[in-house]
Amino acid sequence: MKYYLILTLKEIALLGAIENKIEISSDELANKINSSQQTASRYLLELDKKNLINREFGIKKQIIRITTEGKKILEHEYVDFERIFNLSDKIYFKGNVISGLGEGRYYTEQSSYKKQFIDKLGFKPYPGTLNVKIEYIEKNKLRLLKDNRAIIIDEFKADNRTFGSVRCFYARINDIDGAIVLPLRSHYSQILEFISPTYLREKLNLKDDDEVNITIFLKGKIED
Amino acid sequence: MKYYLILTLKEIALLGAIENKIEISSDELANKINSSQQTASRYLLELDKKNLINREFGIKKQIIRITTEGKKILEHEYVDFERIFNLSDKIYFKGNVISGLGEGRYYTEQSSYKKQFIDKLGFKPYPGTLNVKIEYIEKNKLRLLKDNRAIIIDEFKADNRTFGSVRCFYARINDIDGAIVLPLRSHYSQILEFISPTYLREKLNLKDDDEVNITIFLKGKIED
DNA sequence: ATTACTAGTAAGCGAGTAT
DNA sequence: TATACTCGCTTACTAGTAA
Repeated sequence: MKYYLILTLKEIALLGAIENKIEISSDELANKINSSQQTASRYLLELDKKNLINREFGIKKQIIRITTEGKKILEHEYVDFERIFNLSDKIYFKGNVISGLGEGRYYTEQSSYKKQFIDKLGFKPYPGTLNVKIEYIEKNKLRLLKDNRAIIIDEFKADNRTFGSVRCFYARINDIDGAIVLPLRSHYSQILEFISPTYLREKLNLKDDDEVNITIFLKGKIED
Repeated sequence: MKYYLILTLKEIALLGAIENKIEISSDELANKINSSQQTASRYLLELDKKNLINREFGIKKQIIRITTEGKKILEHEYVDFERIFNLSDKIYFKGNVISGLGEGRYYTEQSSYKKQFIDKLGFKPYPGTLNVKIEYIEKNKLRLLKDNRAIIIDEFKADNRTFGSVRCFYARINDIDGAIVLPLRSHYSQILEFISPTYLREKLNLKDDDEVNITIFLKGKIED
């Protein structure tokens, strides 16, 4: 999607063309977007061709309305900005499923961990963790998980060893709710470990390397 | 402001660069914005030059943080989208002050109008109206004023004639609160008439042709 | 009036590469 | 590893103008 088309669509939307048809000439639009009449005309042609706007021609000017498809593009932009400014309480990651070494199962089956998961997260995790390697570039967001609103799972001793404290956040992977599990003093790797009441690989039909979207909820319960 | 710079800034912000410094290479950014490494590099240079981001160079990659100025630009975009999607209850107009023919004073001084303004709008209008000619292109928004949430001032008879019903909306001109007055069956002209408790030309230091911003509140009281 | 084509010019792009 | 320069190519611009 070309940036100048988004900009133009936005300007048209600002004039009310999502709810209503608006009457506008290419020259008027040109003023709004700081271009020539010819460029505005070309943009309108492009938007029309891409089915982002509908056009009717009166005797003068044109009657324009943004299509559902056009609205979607603007909504997508809007959501981005919401994430930037409003969402200190949600973080989005994109990543790919990878296989762990099976230790996930060993840990989640430790009865003391299990008990705490039930008490503090409110669900009994399916044995094992789903490991997701987040896109390298997204690792910048990991620092947001230093957030102190984490749910703390306390350390304990069993089997003659110590199982370390773990920090959790409610999270959603694709459509399924669960939690992210972070070892207390992991130096943030690129791997996120996800637990959930159900067997995710089956439920979400996941194979290694499949792309998944993760939403982490920094505070409180999962909402909709 | 070139729109591709805004979109690039947005991508950087999505990675958390408003609150924190983030580490990113031009190549990584290139992936995010779907361009070549060279283009991403160029964009970063431009953003830096325009003081929208700060950059530090590590041994590898660069440490980036969005400046206050950069944040402002993103906020401005965000507000635009809010207007598009959230604001069925506010409409913004830009226009220029023009002189009326003095009839505004005659009408606002009619005791029955005056009484209703006090009762229904909650203030006693300064005699006269401030007339604002809205930008031609913005006239598309006028249909939003057909909205049925208007405050209706009833018609009445006096001086051997009938004074027609009038529709009002709470509104703000620059920083001053008041209301917009619309004759019931005006075929929307490009002129908005504004009333307020104070003498606006003085308070806002307005001369003919000065540009003003008008916010019309479609429902309820003026908020902040 | 207004739209949009043509054509010449300017801006933007990315492969190659120096640093 | 990186960043960012040069340069040839492509895309996008606007003035002029036909419809």
